[in-house]
Amino acid sequence: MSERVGRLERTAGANGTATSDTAVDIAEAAARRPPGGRTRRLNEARILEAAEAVFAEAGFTGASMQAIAEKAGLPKANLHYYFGTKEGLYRTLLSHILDMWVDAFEHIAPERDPAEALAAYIRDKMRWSRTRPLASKVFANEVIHGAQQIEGYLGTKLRSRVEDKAKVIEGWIATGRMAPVDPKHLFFSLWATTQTYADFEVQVRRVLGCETLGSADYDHATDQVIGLMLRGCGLVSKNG
Amino acid sequence: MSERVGRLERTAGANGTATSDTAVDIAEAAARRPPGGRTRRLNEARILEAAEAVFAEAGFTGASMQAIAEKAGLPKANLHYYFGTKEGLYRTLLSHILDMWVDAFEHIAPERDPAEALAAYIRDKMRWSRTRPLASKVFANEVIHGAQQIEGYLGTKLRSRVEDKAKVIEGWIATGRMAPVDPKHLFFSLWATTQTYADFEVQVRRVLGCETLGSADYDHATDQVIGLMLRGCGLVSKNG
DNA sequence: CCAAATCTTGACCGATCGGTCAAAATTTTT
DNA sequence: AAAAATTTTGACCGATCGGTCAAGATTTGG
Repeated sequence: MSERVGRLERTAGANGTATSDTAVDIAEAAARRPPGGRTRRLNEARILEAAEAVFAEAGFTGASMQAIAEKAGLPKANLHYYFGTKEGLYRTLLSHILDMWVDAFEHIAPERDPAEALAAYIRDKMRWSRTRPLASKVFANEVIHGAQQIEGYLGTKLRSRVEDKAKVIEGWIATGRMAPVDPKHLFFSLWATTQTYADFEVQVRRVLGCETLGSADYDHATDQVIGLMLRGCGLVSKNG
Repeated sequence: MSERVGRLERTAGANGTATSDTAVDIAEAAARRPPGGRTRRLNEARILEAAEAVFAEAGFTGASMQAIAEKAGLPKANLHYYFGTKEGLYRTLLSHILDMWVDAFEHIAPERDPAEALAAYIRDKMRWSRTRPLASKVFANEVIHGAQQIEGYLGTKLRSRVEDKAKVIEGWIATGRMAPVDPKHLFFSLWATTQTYADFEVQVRRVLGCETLGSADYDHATDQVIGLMLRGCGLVSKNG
């Protein structure tokens, strides 16, 4: 389900010497990489987890390698050994996040019932907002500030994926199975309404007046979004 | 229409000495402020405009006073003279942005037709996304990273405002004029779908494959959002 | 026209930033 | 066990950060 997505990753040279090229060449990088030692894999995972938290809280420039190192329980120089530069670490993290981002798309398949497919898609995205809010925030922060690191991915991989799924929805519309909406703008609205529960969680909590969003809150929110969107697509005729 | 909203503003002392208190006391501040000289008002406006652009592009920590100063065409020390600290400047900017944020809410009034009121509200928010994308990004960035500067505002002023408008919508539902949706979650979806065209503009452009979003694009997007949301609320029965 | 208030400015400060490096420690391979 | 590759680490570097300050320029008010 998850083919590696962007070609964003940079690989650090074996001795802390970062390969610093602006363009996103790869292929050779995979070859250059030392055979994935067990230690390496373990530490890279620890660092990436810490980086996700710090980048989510503070943004790219606000995050410091020192803070990430402390959260990962390693000396700062160690991060540079594995990821070369702060930007290299950030790009690797983004690459992992983008992988997850597109997976939910698979629900949109021509043979499925539109209402079921869209509901499943929304449920998946809402689950993602609940379980991986930090990843969602890192992604949102990146896009808000210009998406310089993932602009290529947005215009190629994501775009063609959206194009495919838009065709599916146009098929549903052509056979009269749902209201005539612009599929791409439908996706924009679906992304926005589901991710807002992760990215703007503080606002949601403050407006609702609760200290934390429990599973009951998330279930209710999911129901609301599904109801609103399915009705908006002319699916589910009950009520109003 | 616009009463001053958050009580966020800090005022710099007349000689660059910032009044640094963590709590959001005010009242006295207004008195302490020197009589609004014409020079002061002019320069403060220039600085705030530059600050909006830089904070939007780089976030709070990523923005440097030096960069703001250059964009405003003033020496850095000048910014500190007017706003005391970077945080003071940021809070003042946020206060101005919040003022605009709630204004559109006035469309939600009990005597209006639900469909017209919601459409007008969406149109307003979309126009805001188009004309003030930088302000929207500053706000989004603030909330994503914890809303530390405006958490109080979210839990008090905004919350009670939402509470009021939610009552209006509940009234419309009770009289059978629209589908039974949870008003607060409807607002979350309305905010998300409209603001995404400002905050995530790069993503929208890349997915649509166009270099800029012209007025035609925005009009189309507005129509789509209105259609989706009104149908989602059980208003407008045409189609599907 | 003069004194008081306001505004401007370059130089400067300590702290922290991302990144480097070489030497030691450790693990893996032979 | 010896050799090679990999990993760890503290000390260090130049750059930039937010913020300060005092002295001079300018505007304002009586």
